[in-house]
Amino acid sequence: MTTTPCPTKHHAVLKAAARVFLAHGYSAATTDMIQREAGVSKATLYTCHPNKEALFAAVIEHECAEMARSVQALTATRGDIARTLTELGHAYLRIILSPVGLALFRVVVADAPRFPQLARHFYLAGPKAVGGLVAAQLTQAAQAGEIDVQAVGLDAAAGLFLSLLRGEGQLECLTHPATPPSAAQLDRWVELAVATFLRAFGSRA
Amino acid sequence: MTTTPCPTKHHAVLKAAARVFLAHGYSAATTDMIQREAGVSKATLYTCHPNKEALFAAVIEHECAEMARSVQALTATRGDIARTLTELGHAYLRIILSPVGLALFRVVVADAPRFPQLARHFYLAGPKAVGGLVAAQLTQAAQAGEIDVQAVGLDAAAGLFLSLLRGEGQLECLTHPATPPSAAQLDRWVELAVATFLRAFGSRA
DNA sequence: GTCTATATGAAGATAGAC
DNA sequence: GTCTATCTTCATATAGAC
Repeated sequence: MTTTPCPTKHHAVLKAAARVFLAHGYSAATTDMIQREAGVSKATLYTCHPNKEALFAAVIEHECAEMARSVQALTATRGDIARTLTELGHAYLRIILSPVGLALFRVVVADAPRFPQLARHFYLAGPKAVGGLVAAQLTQAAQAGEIDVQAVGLDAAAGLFLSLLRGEGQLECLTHPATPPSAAQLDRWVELAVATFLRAFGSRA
Repeated sequence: MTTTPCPTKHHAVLKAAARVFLAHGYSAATTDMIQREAGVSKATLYTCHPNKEALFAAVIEHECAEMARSVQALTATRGDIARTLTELGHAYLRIILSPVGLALFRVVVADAPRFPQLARHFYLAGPKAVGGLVAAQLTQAAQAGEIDVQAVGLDAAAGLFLSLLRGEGQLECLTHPATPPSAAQLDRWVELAVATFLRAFGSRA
């Protein structure tokens, strides 16, 4: 080896690139912005990443990994299914309606035609992974007799719950930037989703 | 007046601009592409629209108006609520999961931070308008005793139905471009949404 | 109003010194 | 490995002839 790269600058580049790409998307973001925001020169930027596309891919992969970490950390306290879904729902909504969560969705979806593999990665790291967690919880609840999802199946039921959860909130946040939802609004969305899901699939008492 | 603009070229510009902007988004689209695709010169393009931003706004407004027209045309045959929701759902999914519907969503959401008023316009012309239609149908169904949505209210119930309807399908289509859903898949999404909604809010028989 | 030709600036990427 | 300076390409927008 000749000389070793500077880890602190390398890190600064990725952090700056994340901010710029998430804020502006792939095309509107410029390497100049990233370079300036990272406090490094253009040459340094191109030392670690061959070009703008590769840097973008690195950023999105990293953000997806972060999201996957957050999702894996979603730990549901054992209790009745209503409480479990409420906790899971609240935590998941906090993730996807956060500034970073919304920006990531925006950018991934916007550039999906150009970077389809990144979009699929996002899908797997986020929605799909959460679906698995929810399905696992529903399995236990079904065994405990709390719910009955035989009519649609476990995976479909998990997907329906997540659709109820995301639905309004994500759409409104995406189309009304600069108007973050209140905590009360968040609570209401979760409550509506849980209540509706249990009305549909909860066992009659 | 001096000379009148050529309506056919003006129209060609808007059509070309729509194709280019919907395919690439605001930033990645170039006026060169639009000019070439419309078969006119740059000067002609700038005669009708002061700049790229204005042209983009005109395109999105027009597409929103088109979508609003499609939505207003959604006419539900009178029948039981299950059939009504199925028809409405199928028609609405066909709109938002069509190539143009998906592209419009992509672009509007992607550029919402830069064009917030266009995003709000989209929200009103699409999801909000459909919500109104659904709420109207639910009102009649509630009066007929077919459903009971007192627990959440009419508007919330309409929103929940649309969330169930969009949920999986829109997310999958957005993150898996070039993989359009089959007709069977579409039917299944509608069926799942209607069945789940009625399990939650249908009157017990 | 429409075209060809062009001004002007900025973007992505590299050369060469240290 | 990092920086400054620069090359090349291409984008938005306009000038001037018809």
